[in-house]
Amino acid sequence: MPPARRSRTASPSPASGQTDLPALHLTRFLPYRLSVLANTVSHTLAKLYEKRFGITIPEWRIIAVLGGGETMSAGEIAQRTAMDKVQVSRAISRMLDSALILRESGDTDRRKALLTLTPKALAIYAEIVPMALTYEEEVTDALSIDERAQLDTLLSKLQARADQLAARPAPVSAQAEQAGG
Amino acid sequence: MPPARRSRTASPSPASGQTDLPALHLTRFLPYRLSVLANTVSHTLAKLYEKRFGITIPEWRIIAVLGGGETMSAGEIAQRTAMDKVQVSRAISRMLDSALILRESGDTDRRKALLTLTPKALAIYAEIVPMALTYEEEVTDALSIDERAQLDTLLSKLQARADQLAARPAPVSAQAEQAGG
DNA sequence: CCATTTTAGTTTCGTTTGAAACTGTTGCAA
DNA sequence: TTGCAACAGTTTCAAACGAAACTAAAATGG
Repeated sequence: MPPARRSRTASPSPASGQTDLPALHLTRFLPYRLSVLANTVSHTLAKLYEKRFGITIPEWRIIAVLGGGETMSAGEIAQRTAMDKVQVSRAISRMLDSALILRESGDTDRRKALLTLTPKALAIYAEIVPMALTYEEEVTDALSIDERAQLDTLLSKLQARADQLAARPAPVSAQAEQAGG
Repeated sequence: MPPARRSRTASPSPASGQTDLPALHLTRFLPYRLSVLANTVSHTLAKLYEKRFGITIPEWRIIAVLGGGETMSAGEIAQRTAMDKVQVSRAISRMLDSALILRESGDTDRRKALLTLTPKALAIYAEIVPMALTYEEEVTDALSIDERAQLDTLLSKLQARADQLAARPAPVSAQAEQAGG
């Protein structure tokens, strides 16, 4: 039997008499750390947006991509915001109710609705963008200039890899893995 | 009027005749990037856990912290997993149903329930930890050794700062900010 | 052309979530 | 003691979510 791969934190075998497994400390586990950090950040921002403008994160994202005054379809918004079409559809419906968005049916293709921000939403955009950037700067103030560049690189590489792995169809079972070498 | 702070991507003023605002490109906005990355990773893992063991991420986290065979209260689990007590309570209730956890009322303090994994859950732990670590390695394989160390540092610093900012009580209004300088 | 498939977006249904209210228990203080 | 605040955990309720089914319009192709 090949020696078990033993990633970091070689904690001695636990109190109970189990075989020694590779230990997993949640606080050092990348998916956990990413999740907690992203949650902390998103939650803080969400409260800010909600308190000041009464909008949610999905709504903010839509405002962000339409903020230049551009017009686009729901599908295009979904792509640009990395939200799925259901989420976008619902956010748009809320925004129609609160008069943040204008929808007109496309002329050439009547399936696609052309979406534009109303002046009210553009006003929110003008106010929210500095707020968002300020928050971002406050967070990244924890880093040196070099570190910010590193962060950019790392996030890009990780996202690319994560996308790759997510696209992988059958997440090879442990058995198959073992058998296959 | 003082020159507007112009963070990166000096996109020329938009087609419409608006005053030039600092532009915000979602794909370069840290909170957005973190959120998308964490989602991609979590979602991939969640599918893995669900498919193979029928457990959710909250359940996995509880298994992770109790996996050494330790016993602790729900509150302690909440702290260690960064979940709130409601989430923990619900996960535990599911795990009781599926016989993954054992609950006995504390002797000295009958409010605190002592929670321990059942052998069934320990078996899952033994199988899931290598899977989780493998996935983590597959993701971090996108990085050099140096970069992995950087990532560790960056995540720690960002989390610390994000926690600080989240704790800040009144998120200074734009007006106040402006007035104050 | 008409029938079929694909695309855009919405709706539905069951589940999950988060905040706040609630239950039961302990600690503290008059 | 008893009365009250703090604590541990659960429940409730309304909003949010994801997957799958659905509607409508456009593209395909016999």
